[in-house]
Amino acid sequence: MARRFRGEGLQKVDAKGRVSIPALFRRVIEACDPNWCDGLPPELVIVYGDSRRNFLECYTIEAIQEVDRKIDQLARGSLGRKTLERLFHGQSFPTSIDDTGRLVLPARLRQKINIEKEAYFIAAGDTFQIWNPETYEADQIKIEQWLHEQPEDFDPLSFLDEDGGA
Amino acid sequence: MARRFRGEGLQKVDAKGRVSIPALFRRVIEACDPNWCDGLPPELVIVYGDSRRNFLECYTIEAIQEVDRKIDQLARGSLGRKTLERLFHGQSFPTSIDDTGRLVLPARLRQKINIEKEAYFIAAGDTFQIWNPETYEADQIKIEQWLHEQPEDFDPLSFLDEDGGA
DNA sequence: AAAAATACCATAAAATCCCAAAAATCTCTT
DNA sequence: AAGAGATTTTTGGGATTTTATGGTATTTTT
Repeated sequence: MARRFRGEGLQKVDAKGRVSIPALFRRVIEACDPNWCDGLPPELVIVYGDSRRNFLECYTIEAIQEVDRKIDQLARGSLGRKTLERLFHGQSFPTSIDDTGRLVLPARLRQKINIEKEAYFIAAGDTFQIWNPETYEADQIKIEQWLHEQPEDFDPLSFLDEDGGA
Repeated sequence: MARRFRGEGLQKVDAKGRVSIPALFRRVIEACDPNWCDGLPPELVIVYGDSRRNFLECYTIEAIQEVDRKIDQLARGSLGRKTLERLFHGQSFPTSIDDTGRLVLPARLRQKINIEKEAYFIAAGDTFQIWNPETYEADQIKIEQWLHEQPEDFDPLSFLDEDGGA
């Protein structure tokens, strides 16, 4: 099974757009970069998507290669392929982590998700996301409210028992 | 069937957040870590959940992989998947047991469940939980009160006859 | 030249490692 | 069944390393 990100954390963003990547995330990024070896900067790809997406999604090299392979299998010119190419090839930004464990988020990306002094990192399977902390909190509250509206004995784990989940 | 935790115990927590894992639990953690072999630190994942959850739930590697596999089967972008990713990937902390059998609980996690000098460990199937001792006791009293309110001849074993339980 | 991106250096706090001593448990013999 | 010795477990403290963050200087781009 592919290595997974786990955890979350609030990190400072300085005037130049530098953010420390949580150390645990860094370990995964390194392990999932086939070209990485000690001393080299580990690489990753930030997918920022269209105007509606309000967080950055960060892919390891292995994860993005898997996406690329799947896109390759779609018929050239098909709507699906075109859409995915826009998203993953166009609206994305390949970068790397510097020797102090930081990522530099260009002004354009910071503006897109509206972050200034702080960024919220959260794992999501084989990717991790970067949010404006307030935006994230609002999103999380929505989820928790929804959970609250479920029957008294509802357990999120019950999702796991759903059949195949289309 | 997956190996199961059994037992309970009160453990000291030192100023650095170190806690000895009850030895019996350690055996299970080791046996359920596919990568573990003598000398290596056995790994596990602590799921601490959202703001309302007041205990830590500790998964063996095998147990968490089973959860991950099920999450993989849910449709990308579905609410169920998003909720579970937040819980199991975001609100969790991968860690390992040091060579003296201790776990280090970072300050953030200790604050979350409000423990200082002591932690209460209790088995729960293929996971175990870590509680603030008073919180646990209060929870236990609630369960016992409920049992008390049941008819004279009520036997908890009768739960076992319920159908599948979604 | 101005702005942006990159490289280099520095430091406090936090996490990790290493060694060691109590305390508890087990084993084996008497 | 008791006790001596060995082993495992629990606990404590100090030294070391890593992490997160800040600043300054240098290079590159526009």
